[in-house]
Amino acid sequence: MNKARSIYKMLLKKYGYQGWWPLLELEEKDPNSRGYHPGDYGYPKNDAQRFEICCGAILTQNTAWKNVEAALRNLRDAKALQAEQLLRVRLPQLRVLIRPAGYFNQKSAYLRTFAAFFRKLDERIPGRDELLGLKGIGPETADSMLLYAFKQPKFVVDAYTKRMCSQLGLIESSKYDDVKGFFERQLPREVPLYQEYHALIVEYAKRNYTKKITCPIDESL
DNA sequence: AACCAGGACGTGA
DNA sequence: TCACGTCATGGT
Repeated sequence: MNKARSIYKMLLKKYGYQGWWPLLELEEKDPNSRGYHPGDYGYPKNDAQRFEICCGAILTQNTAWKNVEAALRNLRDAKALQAEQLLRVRLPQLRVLIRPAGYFNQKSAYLRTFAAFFRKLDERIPGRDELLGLKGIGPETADSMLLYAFKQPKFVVDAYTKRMCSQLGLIESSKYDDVKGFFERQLPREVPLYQEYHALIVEYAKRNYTKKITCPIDESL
């Protein structure tokens, strides 16, 4: 078994299924779930949920998820959490709605750009390069959208992933595409696997790398 | 009360 | 290509 698989196995045993990506609707149905849906890969179930995930992907750039949730709730309560509707909101108002997520000047513009793109999609699955062409969507955001909203087997690499790889000495390069390739070459192209793996890395990193502290290598990995 | 969080962009070397 | 400054709120 290769390293990518064995690490996944250990992380899964340690933390269990994560059930990403969180959705507002699920959090309210069961606050205890915090929006996650472990074991159920049937999400998103509709266009609105797809759009919500994409907005979350943009809003969470370098931002704590809790702040993103507040912004998403504001959007939904203002009936602006669907592409068509979001485009009707005036820019100053949009800034106010997403304020808790920070960077509201940039992100408000990013959301508009993306909403226009999303509306035009009309059920079609966007290509990675198309997404990267939009202002405000870099490699991680594009892969997050593709993996969690459009269910395409794209491995998501974030700062935590690079940090873990570097700490465990898995790969020399920390360039996005190199790290992404490292995992994609070793794993079967399965969406649930990619989804869980990224979420597990985040969970692992939150427990080991926070507060300026890098814990010693977890030997169980 | 600094420091950080599920990054991306613009700029200058 | 690549390092670096910038963007902003809320929690610790």
